[in-house]
This record gives sequence, C-alpha cells and structure tokens, in this order.
Amino acid sequence: MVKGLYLYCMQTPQPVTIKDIARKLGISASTVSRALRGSTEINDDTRKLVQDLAKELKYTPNPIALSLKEKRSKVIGVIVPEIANYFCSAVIAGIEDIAYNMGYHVVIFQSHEKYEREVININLLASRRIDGLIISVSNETQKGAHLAELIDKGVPVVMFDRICDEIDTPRVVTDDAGGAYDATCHLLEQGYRRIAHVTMAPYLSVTKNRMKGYMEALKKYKIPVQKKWIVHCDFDFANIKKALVKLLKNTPKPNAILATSERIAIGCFEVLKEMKLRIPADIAMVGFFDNPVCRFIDPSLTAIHQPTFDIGQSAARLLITMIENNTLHHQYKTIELKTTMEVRASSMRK
Amino acid sequence: MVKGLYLYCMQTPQPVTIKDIARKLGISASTVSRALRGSTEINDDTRKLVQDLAKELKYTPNPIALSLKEKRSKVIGVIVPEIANYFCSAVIAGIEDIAYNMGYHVVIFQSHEKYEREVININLLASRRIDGLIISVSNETQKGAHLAELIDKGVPVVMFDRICDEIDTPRVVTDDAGGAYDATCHLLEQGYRRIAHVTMAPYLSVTKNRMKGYMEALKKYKIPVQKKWIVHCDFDFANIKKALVKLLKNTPKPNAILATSERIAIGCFEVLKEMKLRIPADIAMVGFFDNPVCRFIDPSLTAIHQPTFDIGQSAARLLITMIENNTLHHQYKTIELKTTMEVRASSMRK
DNA sequence: ACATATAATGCAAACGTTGCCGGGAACGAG
DNA sequence: CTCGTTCCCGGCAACGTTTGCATTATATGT
Repeated sequence: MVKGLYLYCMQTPQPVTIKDIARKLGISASTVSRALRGSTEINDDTRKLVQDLAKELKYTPNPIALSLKEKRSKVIGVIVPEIANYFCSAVIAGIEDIAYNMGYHVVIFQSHEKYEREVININLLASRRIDGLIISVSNETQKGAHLAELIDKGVPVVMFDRICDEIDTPRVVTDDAGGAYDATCHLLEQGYRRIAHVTMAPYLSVTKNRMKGYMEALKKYKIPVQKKWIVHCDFDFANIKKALVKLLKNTPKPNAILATSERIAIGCFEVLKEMKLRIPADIAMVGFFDNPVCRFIDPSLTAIHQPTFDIGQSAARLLITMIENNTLHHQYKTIELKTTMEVRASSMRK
Repeated sequence: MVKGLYLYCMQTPQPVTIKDIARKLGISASTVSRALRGSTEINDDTRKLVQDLAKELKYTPNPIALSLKEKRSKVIGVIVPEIANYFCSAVIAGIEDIAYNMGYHVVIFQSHEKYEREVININLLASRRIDGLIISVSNETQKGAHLAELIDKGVPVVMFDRICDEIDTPRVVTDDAGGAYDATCHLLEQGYRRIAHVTMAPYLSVTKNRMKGYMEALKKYKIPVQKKWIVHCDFDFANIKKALVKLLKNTPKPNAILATSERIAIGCFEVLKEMKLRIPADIAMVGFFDNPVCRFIDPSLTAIHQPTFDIGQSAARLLITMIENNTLHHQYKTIELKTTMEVRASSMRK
C-alpha cells in the first residue's frame, strides 16, 4: 500500500505561494512574480534562481487569487436537461474537448426538464462568476427572462439544440427542418402515406422546426396534414405511451411514425411491441436518435442523427471567442449543422 | 426579441459588492458584512437597511473572494474515462444530484483512457485548488503515484468502479465478483459448459474481481478453467473484434460468452452477427450492461446491471463528508453495491 | 567628479470578504 | 462626577497575485 504521508497527520500542507519563494530567496514577492512570468526587467541570475526554486517547490499559481484580481474564472457553465442520455453527454464531450484545450473548465448543471430548476441554476451560475454559459433549455422553458437577465449582467451565452427563440444570442442548432423533411420524404418514398408525427412540447424551437420539415415534405407529395396524427408529449414514459395508444385508436390508423426524440422513439417502440404491431409491416418508424446502440435494436431503427460532438465543439468555440473578445455577440448568429439519415429496417417498403 | 441592455454598450456592469453597499449607506464594509450574515452586534435598524439595499441591488457574495480567504473552492472534480457512455454519465448524474444539494459544483474531466491525460488532469485539478476528487481510472492506469501525490497534498479522493488497488482511499464499487458469479452460474444452469470470458485489461480491479466470480462459478460446477477461453482486450472496437475472431477459432468453440463491459458486449454482438452465429442457439451471451436501450436489442441481452446513480450518489456523499470533516479517510473504506441480473433472450436454454 | 541614463528591485494598492481589535457613545451604579 | 459596562461600529490585516510607481545601485557620458 502506498499511503499518503499526510494520512497520519491531520494538518494538510498549504500549497506553496509566491510569498514563500520570496521569503526563501530574501527578495520581494513582486520580483518573484515578474521572474516567473519571464519579465525582461529582471536580472537573468535572479530569474533563474526563482524559476529553479519554483520548480523544486512545485509552485503552481493560485487560480482563485488570479480570478479575484482579473474578474474572470476560466470556467464555463453548461446547463442541460439531463446528462444521462447519449445526446447530452456526447455534446458535453465536445464542449469539454475544446474547453480543455483552451484552458477552461466545464461545470455541469441539470435542469431535470424543470423551468424552476433552470432558473435556480442560472442564478447559481451568475453568483459563481462563471465566464460564460452553454445551455439547452428544459422542456418547460417558454420564456427567456432568466437568460436575458444573465446576458444583461454581461455573461456571454450560447444556446444549442433547444434554443429560446426570444433571446438574441448565438446558437448552435441542427437542421431540424431538413432532418424531419428527409425523414418524412423517405417514408413517403417508401410508400407510406399516413405518417404520424410524435413530438415534444409545441413551443420548443426544435419541435417547430421539425414540424416545418414534416409539413413541407407532406406538401411536396400533396398529402394533406391530419391534425389528429400530430401528437405532442413530454418526456415521461407513461405519458408518451398514453398519447401513442390514443393515436393508434384512430381510423384509419397511421402506418408510419416520425418520432422526434430518442425517448419518444423508444416509448413508441415499446407500445408498438406491446400491441403486437409489426415494424415496418404494420407500421414504420423513423426517429431522431443518436445512441449508437440503436442499430442493434430489433428491428433496427432508421435514424436521423445529429452531429453531437460537433455541436458541443462549435458551441464551446463560439462561447470562448465571445469570452475572450469580451463581447456578447458573435459574427455567427446561428451555426446550423446538418443531420444525417441512416436507413435501416424499421422504415423499409411495405 | 428581448435584447440585453448591454448588448449595445461594450462595458459590462460589475457585480455589486459589499463595498458598494457600504458606500451608498455611508457605513463601513465590515458592518455591511456583519449585517448581511445577521450578526447580533449590529443594530436592528442598520441591519434592516443593509439587507434591504442588498436585496434591491441584487447583491450576491463573490464566491471567489470567499474561496481565496477560506482556502476552499466548493468545487469537486470528477475524472472519468469517457463521459459519452451511459455508465459514466449516469454516475455523474448521481454525483451532481448530491453535490448540488450540498452546495458544491462539479467539474468534469475525461482521461480518454490515457494514463498520461489522467496525470495532466490531476495536476490541473490540484492547481485549481479543487476541494476533492472522484475518479474512475483509465484503462491504462496501473500505478497510483499521481493519486498518492494528490492525497499527499491534502486533497480527499474517492475512487469508483475502476479503482487503483495500491491507493488506500475510500472506494465505491459494485460487487463485481458476485455479478460475474451470478452471470456464470446462470449460464451454467442453462446448460452452457464452454463459457468464454471476454474482459478488460488484466491489471484493472474490476477485471480481477469479475474473473474471480467467473472462476468461482466454474469451480462450483467442477468445470476446469480453460485459459484460451479467457480474452483480455482494450476498448478499441477493431481490437475487440480481432480478439473475438481469434477466440472463436478454437475447437471446441465456446458456446457462451460473458462480456464484462458494454463496449465489449457490443463488439462481441457484432462479430457474432457478422459470423452468422445465432444467439443463443449457437452461442449464448451475458454482459455487464447498463444502457437501457439494451433490452430492445435483437435478441435482447441478458445483463448484469450496476446501480449507476447510486454509485455516484454514494461517492459524492463520501467525498463531501471527507471534505467537511477535513480528513483524508472515512469510516467506510469501501462501499460495495449489489448488481442485479436481468435475464433475457440471449442466455436462454439451448 | 558630477549629472544623467539605465537596470534591477521593492513598495503599496487592488480584487471582495471576514474577523480581530479597538473605540466612542450611552447608560447605570457607586 | 467617575468608573465600568454594553452596544455599535470603524479600521486594519489577511488570503495570493499583479502592476504602476518609487527607489536604489550601477554604468555611461562629459
């Protein structure tokens, strides 16, 4: 067993500071500070002495002291609805990748799809003097006052995926309309004519855009939109199932479903299985779906993929540029990334 | 569009401080400080005045100044191999849940399964004056010197899942041996006798423990261990597949596989499908698997589940207790949580 | 030798907060 | 009238770092 030296004495060692180095060398703290950052107005001998001792004592500057002085924390906050799903965690991986390389740290918050919790998190963030925020709003978020307030305080904000329409701050989104259009066209090409659209809360930007793509595709094929085939639901599995059961009581029944989130797609999938409907023979399915496991599902699900890692990277790049240029906007108002469609068994020609 | 007032003027407002309040009220900063924390040695009228103004100006204490003074950051660091997989993100959700309620923030780092990157992250963490660390070590990590060094600096550390044996600090693990034992017994009960064990790097604690459970189950059924049926691989899909193809060239071929991680299980699954082997008719499968999507896979996979959210919660509770008691150990040296097995089609009697 | 330029270093303030110490005012007791 | 006590409050230092300015010592030019 390797045991820490200090396991046995309660007193923990204080990190070595500039003052410690100054004291040991009999010089002033300012000289040490300048020597460490290689200022030219310090004698070469002194500088070497200081740098050597600093290395020996394993000096590392205290970022908290620096933050206090320079009024920046080198920390960016991320608020997502839930971290424990593939989409969010992959986006965060992208954010972390860029942040890490730019010397920023990432702190994570979850809104758990609650507006109230989102507001609390934002206040917490603001009081923590975080340098910037990347957010995908909760399912409940219709107003952007909390975000506007944060921006008013001078904190740069980048939104991704679920954006808040009324807030004018840079955003990273996927071409939701295009994705839904492609998916719907694909179903239509396969001969499905009664396509249901099972989607999220109507006020969410992604919902609106995917709806737009869905309707455009129908229009292109001159299929009238059936209101009763458009279902909005939240992220609770029981509710998703209830909504779907109701949908499937319609006559004529839809013969295809476009599901606009992983959770909804899985919910649909379960209900169809429970009802012993064959996919795609009785009813076809296409979903917005990123989890790589989905291609092993039986039947394998045709998926609209979002470029998750890219979304995170782009959002982080945008935000850090804003932070370092000390501005609240960016030359890019909106970065829109393309979706890709992977056609699999669940949407094959009947 | 709601636009932030300051979108149009570059100068961002400075957060209001105690000094601002003191100046406006013509009193000293220390009085304001005391009034805000409700000290009894402040006149009721003054206190009310201060508190009202603080509320009006939306004063929030600067946590960075506090951190500097009190030498603690109220931030805990988390290092995981990769965040973008179900296990890790679910553990982090558990950590965040507890941390949030205890007034701590969570910052995330990824080692990307590289020892080197893990060391860099730990140094970064230390220089950031983080209050504590929760870590699951990388696939490459065999030595614990970097962790010992951090502990020597007085930073409390809790390990979870992939622990580092030589480091004596609290750990939260699952009953890996028990899980593997259950899985193997289950396969044996179903009549499978040639059970291969596809697992991770041999020096990892989880590998050792799962191996132990596997061997115990075989011993119970008086089946000799076949070395050639034990395969170690890393997390690269190509390598997993290569290892598996080699394994399946043995005669007699194994007729069941125990896969000890989600990635390995998926890799095995793909190879078996490619080789047109039927599951479980030709070869059965059981895997350590947490992703909820796995029950929709064809055939549905028998899974050993780890209590991911609990692991995160327990680790966070442990760590925060250590931080607040200012100690490097805990009455619980090891918290071991039970696995659960969900029997599905992939391991049914042949 | 003296004025001046130049190089190297120290001092002090600042960032926002808290806590110790000290002091003035009011008041009661003697 | 004096002393002691209590109540409120201000001043100062400290946390670790940076930076403008002052200071000292040395070198250069005449």
